[in-house]
Amino acid sequence: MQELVNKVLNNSQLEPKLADEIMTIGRLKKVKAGGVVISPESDSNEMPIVLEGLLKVMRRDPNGNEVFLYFLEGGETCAMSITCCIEGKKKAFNVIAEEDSVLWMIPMGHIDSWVVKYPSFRKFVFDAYQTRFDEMLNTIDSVVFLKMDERLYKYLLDKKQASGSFVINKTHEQIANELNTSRVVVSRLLKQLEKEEKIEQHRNRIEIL
Amino acid sequence: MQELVNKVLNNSQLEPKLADEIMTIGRLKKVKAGGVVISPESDSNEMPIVLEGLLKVMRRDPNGNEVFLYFLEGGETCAMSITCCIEGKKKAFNVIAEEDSVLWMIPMGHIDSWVVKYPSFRKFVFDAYQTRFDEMLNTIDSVVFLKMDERLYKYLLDKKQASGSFVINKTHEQIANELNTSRVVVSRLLKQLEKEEKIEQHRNRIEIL
DNA sequence: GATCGTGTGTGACAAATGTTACATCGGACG
DNA sequence: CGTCCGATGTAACATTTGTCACACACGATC
Repeated sequence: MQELVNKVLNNSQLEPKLADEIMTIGRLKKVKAGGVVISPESDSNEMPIVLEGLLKVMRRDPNGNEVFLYFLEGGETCAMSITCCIEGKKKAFNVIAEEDSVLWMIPMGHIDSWVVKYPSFRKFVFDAYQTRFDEMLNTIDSVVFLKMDERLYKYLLDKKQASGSFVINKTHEQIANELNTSRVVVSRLLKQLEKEEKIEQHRNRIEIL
Repeated sequence: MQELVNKVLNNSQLEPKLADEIMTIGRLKKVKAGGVVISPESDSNEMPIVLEGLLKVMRRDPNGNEVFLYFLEGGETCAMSITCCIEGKKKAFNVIAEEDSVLWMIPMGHIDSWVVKYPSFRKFVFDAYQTRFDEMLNTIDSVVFLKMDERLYKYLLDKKQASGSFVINKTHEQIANELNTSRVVVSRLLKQLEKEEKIEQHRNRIEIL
């Protein structure tokens, strides 16, 4: 376990001293696929770093509609958690475990002092922001510039990329929720993608070709 | 002019010493309405703070389509510039003067050391990130959850809010570009809004009621 | 193997949005 | 005043997306 943390921290190029601190101060958290890591209701004051697995960040509107925003992969952290915690604001998003995942939770209290002390941590934080902005812009691109069929296909490819697997275990209904459309539409478009031989469909499972 | 800078910096609650530094190191820049402040091509290494006026941030896709993301008002800065400059990455957005504006341009070289030295600057930067994330989420909400008529009306209200004026001097074509739709659609929906007595239309000008 | 719940396929239709074409209007300018 | 150009209005139609209804398929369980 310690090795896992170390490995991730090393990959992030954090100074050994900082890695030590993070190691000492943080705590391990395991989440099963589908489990909630962060929700608007929870006011945890911890910043999660993904050690293993995959998280997904979703936006939910007041009427209960949802959209998928982006994934958080190994070594990444949730930039929005940082700002929210610092500002003490309510989170405006949900973070859900897309796969069984292992997280390292760091109490926010130390962020400020680490930013001051460790150049590598500043870089880590700014990198996180940069990446998240990119992902958000990417999401906006999909939603604004693409038609639903392209958006769906892009979603499948992203998921493949993030999970490292050609197989996607989701129902049409679940996918429809993440794209904020209806199940029927997803079925229709998936059928189309199948005809174009871009995917293969099975029950509860889609294979990217 | 110095007073203007000072006023804005004070409103941002920056320490006097930092305000001094910013004052000394920055430079004034004036942009006329419609002028480009940041574009993917420009690789300026400066972070703009809005002293007066209004900037708008637009996303452009490879095909030349655009969408409006959010406004930058007095006292605000472009968080994405910060990360981009730090990472030396190409900007993925355009910043355009929505009105004649006055900016204070700060070379990025100092950011890192200020983050270390000044708590108030850390707060300033994190605030900027927080606000931008909120704006982005807001944009995503509009685009994903709203129909075009609602989105258009929200756009008009946002613009009114940001400019502080009930009058919007834009053509239907310009609005269509910012919402990434067609002129005809905008005309249609604006007519509708007029019937609902939410707006009044004139040539090149819309009044919010 | 019969039953049941959930997931998927599909037709028919409705609503929203995009497109094309053309008419009209208003202001600028000669 | 007449001309011209860009801005707006509008009809007709195409495409995309959403909705409803229902059939069918698959796997689990008894």
